[in-house]
Amino acid sequence: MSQEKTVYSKLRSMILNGAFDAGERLTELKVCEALGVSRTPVRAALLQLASQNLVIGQSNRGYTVRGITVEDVWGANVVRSVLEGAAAGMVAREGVDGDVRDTLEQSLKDYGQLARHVELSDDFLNNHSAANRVFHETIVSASKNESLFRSIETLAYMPVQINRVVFASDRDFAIQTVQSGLAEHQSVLAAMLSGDGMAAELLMRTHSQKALRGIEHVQGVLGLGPEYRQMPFHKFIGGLGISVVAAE
Amino acid sequence: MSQEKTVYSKLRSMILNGAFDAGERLTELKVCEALGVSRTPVRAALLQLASQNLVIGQSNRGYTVRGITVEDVWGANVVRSVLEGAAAGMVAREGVDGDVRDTLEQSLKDYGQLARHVELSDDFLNNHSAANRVFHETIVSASKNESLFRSIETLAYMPVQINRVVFASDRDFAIQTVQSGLAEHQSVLAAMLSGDGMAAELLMRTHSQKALRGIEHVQGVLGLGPEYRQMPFHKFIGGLGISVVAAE
DNA sequence: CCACCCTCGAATGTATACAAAGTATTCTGG
DNA sequence: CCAGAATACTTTGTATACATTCGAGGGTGG
Repeated sequence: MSQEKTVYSKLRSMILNGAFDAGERLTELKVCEALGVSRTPVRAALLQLASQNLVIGQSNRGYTVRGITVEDVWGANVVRSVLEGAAAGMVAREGVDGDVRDTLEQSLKDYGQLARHVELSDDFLNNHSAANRVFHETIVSASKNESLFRSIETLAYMPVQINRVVFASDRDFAIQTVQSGLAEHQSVLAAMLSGDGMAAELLMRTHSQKALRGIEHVQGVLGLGPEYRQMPFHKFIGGLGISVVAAE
Repeated sequence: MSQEKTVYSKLRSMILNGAFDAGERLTELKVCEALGVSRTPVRAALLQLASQNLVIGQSNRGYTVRGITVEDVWGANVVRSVLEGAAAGMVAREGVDGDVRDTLEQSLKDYGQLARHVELSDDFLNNHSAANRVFHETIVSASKNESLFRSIETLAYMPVQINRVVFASDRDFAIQTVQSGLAEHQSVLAAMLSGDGMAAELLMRTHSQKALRGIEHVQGVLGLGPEYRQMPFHKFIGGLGISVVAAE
């Protein structure tokens, strides 16, 4: 599960970046040759990718690659926002533990520091990403619902973290997103602390959906028509000169 | 992926029914001996089970079985209700297609027929289960969100369909559940047809959460104290003399 | 007596050979 | 020339042998 992860990881990256056509038959041998390993680790990788819906497996007939469109990424983000909203609502209703509150407030401080001078350096993007992740993951964990946690984690197998990509395309958009993000985090936390589950859920959901704005923004930058949602995601992102690097 | 599914299926069933202790180390060889097959299909099965969170895998250190508690099943149902609610809301906002509407109305008719005379026969339970499934799955499919669909599907790897089990324990409970279920399906559909996304979401979520009532009902029947949520689920269900048989 | 290191063992990771299943091609009969 | 069946080939499913890695246990030196 570790060294094989390299195989898995490479294959995954290849698929996400369009090394194979959508719907293309993916024989084990083809992958073996492409990666220079035997069938055993390839089979394991394909099984995992199938559980993430990146390839589609049929009994005794191997796998085909499932092309990821912009709409797929959009849809995954919608689901994520629904789940994160639910998590916030649950935490609000059950009450916020002291240490959870501390962690969230600390992440707000970090986030606030960053919001003061937005850069597009790798350092900044990493720090921003980290502070943002702490906030979101802390809330999900605090819901103490393993299925909820896992569902969101599984979604991350899709390329859901697109802000980082989008930021690179437009500094003003980055500044605006970071600053409004801070305000939204604050209002989510306030709602959770006041025990208002409904408000916390809606605020968190709305905030989470901001990722969709990033997609629309890229559409605008690239001047794409309304049919862009059917585009392969890697081509969409490729328009910015960036390749797809998803979590895990 | 087909014949190996037998291995997967057997192992899965064994785990859900408590053939192994929670936290027990599950070496490949042990499973090989138990099922009489070689390590290759066992590895595949374990990989899939790990993606379903039924076993926990660590790099180079094999797997341990993750005991499923009542709380786990509870939590999975909470997530399912959130997702199904979101699906209903999305469908309501985007408008209900004609064929979707037809399918839903037909399922309501079928459901209505069943609600008139509730039995506990296998036939009845199968029919009820089917009509119910059509309603829920049609809505989720109609949302046209692959991630949403897959997320719910993945949750089904947990034993989420508990009504069938619960019905067997109490005829009055079954009657009441079926009849209120019909009314709830009707109001969900009405909200969707009127385009009221918020109402549809809340009604569907509330309806979906009725599964949780089933769990509480079993608790009552068995006379368990509040600590029952930490019980292994198979023991909980075993109190009714029934073994765990989950979807797929 | 304790701490550190070394060695041994058990279990996973990988490669390959063989079996089974499915698909495509070809050959034969009408 | 076409239809159907048999055969050959491609590809997945399974079994097993070998390599690697991690952990446990014992032994040695301080």
